[in-house]
Amino acid sequence: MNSSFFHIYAILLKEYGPQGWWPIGTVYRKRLSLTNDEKFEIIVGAILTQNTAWTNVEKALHELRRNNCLTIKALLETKQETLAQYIKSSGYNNQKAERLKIVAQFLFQYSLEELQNMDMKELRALLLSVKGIGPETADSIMLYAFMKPIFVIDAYTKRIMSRIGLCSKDSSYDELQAAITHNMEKDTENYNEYHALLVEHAKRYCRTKPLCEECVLKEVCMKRM
DNA sequence: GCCCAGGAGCCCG
DNA sequence: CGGGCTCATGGG
Repeated sequence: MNSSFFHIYAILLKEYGPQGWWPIGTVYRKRLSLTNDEKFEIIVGAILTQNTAWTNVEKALHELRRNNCLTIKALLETKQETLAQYIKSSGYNNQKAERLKIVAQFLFQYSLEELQNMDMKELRALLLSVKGIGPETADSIMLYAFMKPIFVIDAYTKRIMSRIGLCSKDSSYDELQAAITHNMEKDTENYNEYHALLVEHAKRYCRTKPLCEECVLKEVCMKRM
């Protein structure tokens, strides 16, 4: 039975099609990198979406833009309490307002160009040193903003992979990431798509209460009933 | 009303 | 090093 990570990817891609995530689905064909504005917005989005549905994040991003707060300068100059009001819809708004201020300072210190040109290990370590940026947020920023070939692990990824039997329930973030990465070609566009497909699959079928009967992965899943 | 969202920091053994 | 707690709003 071929239940490698790439095989799972192929099944999901065939079933759901390209997800066109974050953002600008065709960027890979049109351009080599994003604009600074796009990168910055992705970084803000990565903070706001921590443990939060994206629909709630969109409202918060919209409010930030409406109040001209979607720039590094504006985040630095606007009071934290004010930002907290703007991003209220994304939840944890006080925490996230503080994190936006910290990230803005970080982006003031290190320019987007400087970060873009770092090698992956250096960039990841630097991002992780920022309070409020953990492993998933760091990897999301690297993958979606800086287009580095790094695989983002999230709760969905771990749920699906552990149910299938490709990792154990208590495997760490880095372990699962290494396992997937070592079994797939390092390719930014594929990593981007794969992560989006896992999210889609988890929402539709591999939920907390899984819908195993109709799941397209049931043939390769250990947890099939 | 309950459950869950594209987590991370902190504290504690 | 790993488990438990906290942070908070909106949609199903």
